Amino acid sequence: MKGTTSATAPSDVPAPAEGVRAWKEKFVSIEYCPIRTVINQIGDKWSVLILAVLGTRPHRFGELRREIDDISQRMLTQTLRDLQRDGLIARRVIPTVPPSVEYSVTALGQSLLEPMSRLIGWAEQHQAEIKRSRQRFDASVAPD
Amino acid sequence: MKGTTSATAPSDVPAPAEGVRAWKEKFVSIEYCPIRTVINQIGDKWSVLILAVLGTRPHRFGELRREIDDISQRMLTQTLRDLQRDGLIARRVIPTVPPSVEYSVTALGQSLLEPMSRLIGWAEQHQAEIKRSRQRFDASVAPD
DNA sequence: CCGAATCCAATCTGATACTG
DNA sequence: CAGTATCAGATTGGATTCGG
Repeated sequence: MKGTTSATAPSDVPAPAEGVRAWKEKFVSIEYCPIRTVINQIGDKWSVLILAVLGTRPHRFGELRREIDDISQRMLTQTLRDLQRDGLIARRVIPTVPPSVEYSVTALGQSLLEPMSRLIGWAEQHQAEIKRSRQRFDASVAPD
Repeated sequence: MKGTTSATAPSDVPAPAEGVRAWKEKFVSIEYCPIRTVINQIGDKWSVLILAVLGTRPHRFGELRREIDDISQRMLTQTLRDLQRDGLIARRVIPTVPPSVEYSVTALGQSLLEPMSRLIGWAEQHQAEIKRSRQRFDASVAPD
């Protein structure tokens, strides 16, 4: 294992060019890749959105479903389960009749929201530029 | 000592709970979702890794292939193309014989590396906790 | 109300073989 | 060397139906 478990402060956020050099090796090492594991989970279709919504306040299952409304019940259940498995959200069954279930972000999930919000901020800030780039690219490839 | 490593926190970090409330609406609006677009692109299997490697220095096609080495030629070509389409990396053909092609991150790509490195930093910092959570969960679900 | 199970379509990925 | 084409397998996501 690497020394990361002892939380030797990765100092801070380094100049990207340096930081990258650092994690490249961890990425490429094939034995096990913690980063890919995490990116995979939150890189799916719904995880980020659900975390975002739960970040505002706890929600019940049905609330989430209505709020997102273009998610299928299957994917909502499954994504919630995966997030719970990773310890990012907590599931609390309230013994009413019929039973209700409340989901909320854990401390771990909260800590993820910060870097995630930065990434999303970036996406918002640069979406226009990306869109333009895509149009330019597509036009130059299929100029028809 | 765990979550508090935001040593260099550049002040503009929104309290997650507020930031989230902000982007939730953009997420859920179905007409167009810039954020999902971006997350989808970098959420695939190779984009982040390639950006990371190119972040250290420009690479030629074959170099990338050797460096990553468990990527198929097909996926390398395709992912590079998608990243170029988004304007995150630049492709430069060097007219030698045989021709060589150099890829490098653009300014836009550089700007993405910063939030990305934060996310990856988070993943590294919390991988152990996540792993433990998964084991606990799996044990409780399939206790044999 | 919450969620598991089944079936099915769409997408993603890799192996292999081929081109300039 | 860099890239394309095609095919097969794996994964993902959605619709529907059933159960507690």
